Amino acid sequence: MCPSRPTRDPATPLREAILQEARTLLEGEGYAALSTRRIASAVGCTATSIYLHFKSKDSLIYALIDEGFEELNRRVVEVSKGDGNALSLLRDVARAYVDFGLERPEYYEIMFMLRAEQMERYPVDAYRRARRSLDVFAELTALPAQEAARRGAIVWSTLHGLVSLLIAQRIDISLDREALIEDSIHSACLGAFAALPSGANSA
Amino acid sequence: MCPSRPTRDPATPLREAILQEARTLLEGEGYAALSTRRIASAVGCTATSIYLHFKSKDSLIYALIDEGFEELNRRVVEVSKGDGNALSLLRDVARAYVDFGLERPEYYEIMFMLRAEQMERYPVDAYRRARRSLDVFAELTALPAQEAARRGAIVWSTLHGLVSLLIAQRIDISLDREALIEDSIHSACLGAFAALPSGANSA
DNA sequence: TCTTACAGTTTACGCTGTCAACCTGGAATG
DNA sequence: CATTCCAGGTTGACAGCGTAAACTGTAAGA
Repeated sequence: MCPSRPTRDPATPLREAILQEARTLLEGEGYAALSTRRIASAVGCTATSIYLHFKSKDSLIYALIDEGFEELNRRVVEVSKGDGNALSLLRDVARAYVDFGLERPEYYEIMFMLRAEQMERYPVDAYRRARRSLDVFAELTALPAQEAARRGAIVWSTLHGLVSLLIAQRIDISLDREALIEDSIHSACLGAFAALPSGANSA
Repeated sequence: MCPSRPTRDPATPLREAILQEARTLLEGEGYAALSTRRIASAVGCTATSIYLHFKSKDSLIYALIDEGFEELNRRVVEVSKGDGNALSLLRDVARAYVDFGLERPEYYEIMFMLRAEQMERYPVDAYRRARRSLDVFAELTALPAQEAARRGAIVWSTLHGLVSLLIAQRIDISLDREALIEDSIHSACLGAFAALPSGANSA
């Protein structure tokens, strides 16, 4: 009548149940709480059952990363379709990027803040598709490919620095957070359009 | 004559030997390789002996973090004493910061890229002292305290974004690395001195 | 009915940080 | 000299981790 193990809903297939529980655990308790055994016990299966549906724990994480990139891409691409000049569009896109990071810090963490050795098994094509949002930064500069790529990288790294330090709570809390974000975005856009040293080389 | 366990040099006290081995392991194989048992076996003691000299594994890491900040502070402060106007000084300091990160990526990682929950036990006063280099960014703007703090944070986060993405190897390798660094530093300095939106508020 | 394949479980291995209990050599004290 | 004490180590254990191998029950097909 009352089995000791929590039984799972047999209606949803196990793979989806595992993903769902991983999402909940990630958002509720962060990446550090994501262990195969915790997911399994919450789902109502054993830890090794996860390996019937995912090659490894990492590939389960990658599924979550993909979901994160999907949302980020959706947000960024949507904003990039708005009207306005390139500068104001870039500013809006930058804001969308920062907002995503601050609203979904756990996703941002696994997408951008995990160590390289854990990422190197991430499939190359998936990674390229995933970084779609970052290409938008480059495209909005409307520069020749190589120059645009560098400008895009500058914008991205500027925003990433801000977001990652805010998420890690390393920024002095006495600072006006909103003003800092506004100024950082503005500074990032300057980095996209202002004259920069290496610009002379690639003219 | 030949004990099975590798014996350690009794001349150097155990605490120093542990720290030395931790340094070697960190620089040689990265943070992920730093386990108490690996350190212990390399030193020639048991894993639990580490706890006679360090409260926890974290506090051993903190000792390494302190060493890292000491070197970073030394580099930054030295450069900041050079001559030149504020802009060129800031550029040199920024370069020193980036160079430290790229030359000592393993140290940079434990100093700035570890998750918050592992850092929260880091003593507050030590943290304040450790961030000395970051204050230099603010001071070089020669602005009123609050405005300077925000500008300093912008410079820092811009450089941190660049360094952390380069270390994590997330920047497209086809980009001209040196040009990217130069442009990022230039952009960071723009963020320190250019007119920014929130500047109107604090005038 | 027998076979096969799927979808789980059980068990186990080697790794992690850390705690409690034990031991041991040498110095201080009676 | 004998005894006690203690700093500085060791041993053994615990709970947790990712994951590989072997096993089990069940359902479909021949």
